[in-house]
Amino acid sequence: MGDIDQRRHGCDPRVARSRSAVLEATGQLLCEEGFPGVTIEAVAARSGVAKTTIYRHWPTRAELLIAAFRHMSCDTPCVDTGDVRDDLVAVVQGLADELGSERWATALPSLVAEALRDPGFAELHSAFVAERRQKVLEVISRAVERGQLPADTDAGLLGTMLAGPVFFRTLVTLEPLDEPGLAGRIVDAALDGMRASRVPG
Amino acid sequence: MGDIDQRRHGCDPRVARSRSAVLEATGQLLCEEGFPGVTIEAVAARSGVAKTTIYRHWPTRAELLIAAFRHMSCDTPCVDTGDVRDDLVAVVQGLADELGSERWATALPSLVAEALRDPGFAELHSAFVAERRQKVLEVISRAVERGQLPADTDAGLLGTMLAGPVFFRTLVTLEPLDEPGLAGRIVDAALDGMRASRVPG
DNA sequence: CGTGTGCGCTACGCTACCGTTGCGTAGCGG
DNA sequence: CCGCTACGCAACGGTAGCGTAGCGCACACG
Repeated sequence: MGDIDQRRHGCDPRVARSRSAVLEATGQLLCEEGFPGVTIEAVAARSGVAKTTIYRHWPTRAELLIAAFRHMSCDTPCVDTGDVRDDLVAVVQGLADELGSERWATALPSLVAEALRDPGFAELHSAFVAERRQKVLEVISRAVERGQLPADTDAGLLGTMLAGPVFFRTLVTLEPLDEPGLAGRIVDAALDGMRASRVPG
Repeated sequence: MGDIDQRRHGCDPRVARSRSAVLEATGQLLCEEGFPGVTIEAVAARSGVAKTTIYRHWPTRAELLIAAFRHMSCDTPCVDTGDVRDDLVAVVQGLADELGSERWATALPSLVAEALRDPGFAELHSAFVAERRQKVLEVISRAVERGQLPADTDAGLLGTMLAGPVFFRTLVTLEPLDEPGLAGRIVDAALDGMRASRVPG
């Protein structure tokens, strides 16, 4: 970091070109070969950017990978239709679309595995999770305020019941996520579970 | 495989000793260092077994790793209390205990990541998932037969709603799984979602 | 007690990747 | 147009791990 980025960030077109080419190549390699396939030399070969140049921008392989992950993230705005179910379906569907994309479906498992050992990746991972989790919690809290959900709704549990199945399919069963109506069924099942009256204790 | 195993499997105590020492060391390294940390040389160093001996038993790193994974699996029998909820709680709790163990919690993400690229690991992974999934499906189908669940219950979806949150916590949020009552709450939420009457279409 | 066989050890050549250096060049910005 | 800066290139020594080979030893087995 430092010198180059701070002084000329987005200024010199040569810098911009190198940066984007490298990050793009890194993302590709990450998907195709997985984490161990992302060597500096492989990135250099694919991107057409010299190895030395890569080192000038990212002193560490980890920093490069983290930058690449950030580069492939894109924010989707939060919807507010007024109806809980519609909102949740939209959020869950958005999550499914994102995780179902080849990009994340192949890269996320590597990120998870790495986050268990490297603090830098752990931070990145938790940020990734938190961003997406927050959308769900926002919708839920709105619904509680409107009285569409019980006041004592366990937002954390509901969030888990919604996001869990989506990640489950991505990371565990490796089933496709583009199945029509999937998001709706997950939301229905989770919502009914929350609404049903249960005897406490 | 082949020669040694088929002829003297479990026979010569020297073989048995080497095999178990190597598999144990491999499992340890897998947890501590992750996938890339499992090099033949590292396994040799930790196990005290010579590198050449390791190659004699497992010609490939992949074969060694697969054997190590199989070695750390242990079957838990399926319960049948007569009550859906109790059965499901037991199964979910068992899953949570297993995945929450340091062993699997640290090794599973690596397995998932590897399964995306290597057919051998993909097979191992799907076998792992299928074994655990089958227990859930078994309980569900029993409950349907008894009329404790609707006949048109979507067993696959219910299974996903049950297992999803557990894996979600292990692989994504990295929250602890030993929270008391967690399994019960997940089962309740999922079951109520299945029992609630919904307007189809 | 012998024989066979599994094991340990040392050493080997080989490959891939690391991270750095020096230098010449090209292109951006003033 | 000129100076600065980012880039490309080639080469470097160093490291880690690979997979193999040969040999002597010790232990299991009959």
